[in-house]
Amino acid sequence: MSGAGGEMSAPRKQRADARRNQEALLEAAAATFVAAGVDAPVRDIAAKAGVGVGTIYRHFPTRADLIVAVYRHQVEACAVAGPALLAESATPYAALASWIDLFVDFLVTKHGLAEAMQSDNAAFQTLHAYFLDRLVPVCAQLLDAAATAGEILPDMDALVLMRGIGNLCIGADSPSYDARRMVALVIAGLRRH
Amino acid sequence: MSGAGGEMSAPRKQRADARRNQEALLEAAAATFVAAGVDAPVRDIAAKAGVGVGTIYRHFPTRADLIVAVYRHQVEACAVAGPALLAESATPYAALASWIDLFVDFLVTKHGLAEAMQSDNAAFQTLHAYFLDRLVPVCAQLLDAAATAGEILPDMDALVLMRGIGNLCIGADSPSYDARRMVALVIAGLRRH
DNA sequence: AAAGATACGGAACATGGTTCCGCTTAGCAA
DNA sequence: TTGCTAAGCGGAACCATGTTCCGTATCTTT
Repeated sequence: MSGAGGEMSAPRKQRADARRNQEALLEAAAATFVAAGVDAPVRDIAAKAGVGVGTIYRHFPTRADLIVAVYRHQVEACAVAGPALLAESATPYAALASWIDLFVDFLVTKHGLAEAMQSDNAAFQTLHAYFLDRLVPVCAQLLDAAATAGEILPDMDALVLMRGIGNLCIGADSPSYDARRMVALVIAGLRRH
Repeated sequence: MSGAGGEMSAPRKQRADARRNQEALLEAAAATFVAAGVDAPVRDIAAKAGVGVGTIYRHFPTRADLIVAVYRHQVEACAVAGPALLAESATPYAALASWIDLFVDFLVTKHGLAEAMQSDNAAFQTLHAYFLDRLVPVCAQLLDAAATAGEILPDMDALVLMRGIGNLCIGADSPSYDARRMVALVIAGLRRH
């Protein structure tokens, strides 16, 4: 959207205080998400950033926008790890398994994120649009490679797989549950048999 | 707890209007759950039943109590189907697969129930206590039989499996997701390989 | 019919998301 | 430096929903 380098032709730049607030908000949100999960009260985040609630909504109209902004780097890292793993792994199936591990690691360490990912609430549209649009193609590439190599069944849809994995990560911090174990079953189930 | 046949010695029976209201609430809740999911507003259910909100809380202190009451019959049916399937199926693994299908059918047809099942909210304690206490042993029996027969890996925890399956059923009504497909992967992954 | 226990209704309170508008202030220009 | 203007801000106000509480109505028993 607002491509880099648009500084010289813009009619007016974003005000300095606005930029400061946006960064303070990102920092506060990151801290609050860690402490209280991604659905921490908006007021708490605003308070921690030292701004009013209106300022949050101005910069991040929906909660999903804020979540995306906070985790964009990590999602990006996960996305680029896909091709890398494919290149360096012994087999495509191994790459797929490693990559899913990465994704699961990401999800289970963000309290409430997996829950938010599956919500069909309109406010989380952005979350779907970004996370899935960015990661599903990567997953699809890995699936395709593994299928071509004959290691897995050929008709697995990447979006379904990603959503399922995301679902399995819900409640991963509960002591009586083991998301990784379930994900391992899924990965095993993919294998051609 | 309050065993049947306590009619003759009880100091005082439940008032007739109370019983009527309780039944009206169950009916209204069932209808509302179908129409608007298991987290429909309390006021809506009360209105449909023609009672005040206080009456809901008196009869069903938490939402989970109401959900359990509405679906008790179906959960019971699922529970008793376990041993039956084990007896009539070709192999324990086939019985396990069929039983999980039954469970998935139950979950995906109850909008929002899978979501509620995994909530760690204190109000859903009753839901965990009843659903899981009732179904996990059945699942454990099936798992044990299949493990003994050497059809599956022996160290799968029934609670983890049930929670995982429940998680996979979240968002099952979305057109871009396929809970059954994911569950099938899990079942396939259980198989000894 | 009277008395007492039981149950009811819904107002009132708590929480959290969202909107809106009067005020502040940064940035620009004279 | 001093205004001027629009971008940006704060937080009160509003809405939706869960939850509690108590004055009142109703049932059951005597």
